[in-house]
Amino acid sequence: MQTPDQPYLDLTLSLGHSWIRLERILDSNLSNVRGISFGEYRILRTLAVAPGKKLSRVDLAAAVALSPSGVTRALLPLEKIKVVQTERSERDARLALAVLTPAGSKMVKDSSRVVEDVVRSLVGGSGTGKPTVASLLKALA
Amino acid sequence: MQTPDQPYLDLTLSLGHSWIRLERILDSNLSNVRGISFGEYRILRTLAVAPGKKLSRVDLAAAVALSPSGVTRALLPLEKIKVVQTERSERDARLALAVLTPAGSKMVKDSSRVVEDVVRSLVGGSGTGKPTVASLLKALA
DNA sequence: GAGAGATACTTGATCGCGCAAGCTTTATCC
DNA sequence: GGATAAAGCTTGCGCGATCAAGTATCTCTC
Repeated sequence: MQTPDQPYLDLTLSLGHSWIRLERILDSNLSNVRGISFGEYRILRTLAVAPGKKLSRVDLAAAVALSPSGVTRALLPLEKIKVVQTERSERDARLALAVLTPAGSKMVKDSSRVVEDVVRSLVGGSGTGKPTVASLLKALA
Repeated sequence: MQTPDQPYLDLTLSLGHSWIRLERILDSNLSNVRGISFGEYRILRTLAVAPGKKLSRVDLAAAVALSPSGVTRALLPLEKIKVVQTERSERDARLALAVLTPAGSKMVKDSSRVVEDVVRSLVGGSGTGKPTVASLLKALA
């Protein structure tokens, strides 16, 4: 009776707690080492794996689970740092394509190493097992 | 060579993506049905399971992975809705205890049901298996 | 028991982000 | 082909959350 038996609730709460902590850790590491936030990294990484390394605002928004206006604003500082560049489409004048620059590609490559290293060290340097969500969450509990 | 073999990176990105989506879903459901955000629910729920249903600002902040100032500001609207109440400690005049009111306890109980139901339906109503993080994440992929 | 440092909290400035509204361009339908 | 709807993007407004700084209280040391 004292435990209300709501398994999905418990799962959700611990998942959220773990994620919030992980995001903070990644954010501070990334911004110290590379000068971008984790959210910005997610955007750049999404562009990096897109065909032609370019994506429209709405497609980018959907891919990173952000609103279109959020993407518009997030791209501004990234353009200022020259890792992203906006290019208008000739087929459709409404589209504003965000294109990853060569500097942006390098940024993604370097930042990916940072994220990988941080998370691996969090889980525990030892190769105790294959990387799974469960092991990651356990390390963050 | 095309896949750089960064297992923790992939894990982290998909985890983040899933969580962001889940949080949005819970947020809108909770605010429609109960009038509070998921972040506010997390605060109330933390108080609900605390001894005496009361916690200091800093303890609360640590428990929900928020900054102390974030907690201070988050409590204002909750006090206005009378689900939380601030009580000064007699032992230590610095402490401002956040106390869950009876109305707050009911709020937690009702909101917990909402979260449980939403997540369960996301995973798939059928009792296909026991609730695990993996199944939850798969449903959100 | 007095002063230095730690701790709890709040406030000010700022940022990121969502929603709603508005503008431009494209698609659809008669 | 012209009107109406839809899609893409940006901007105004507001909220939530952070950090830094400030105040009040407590603790520890001598």
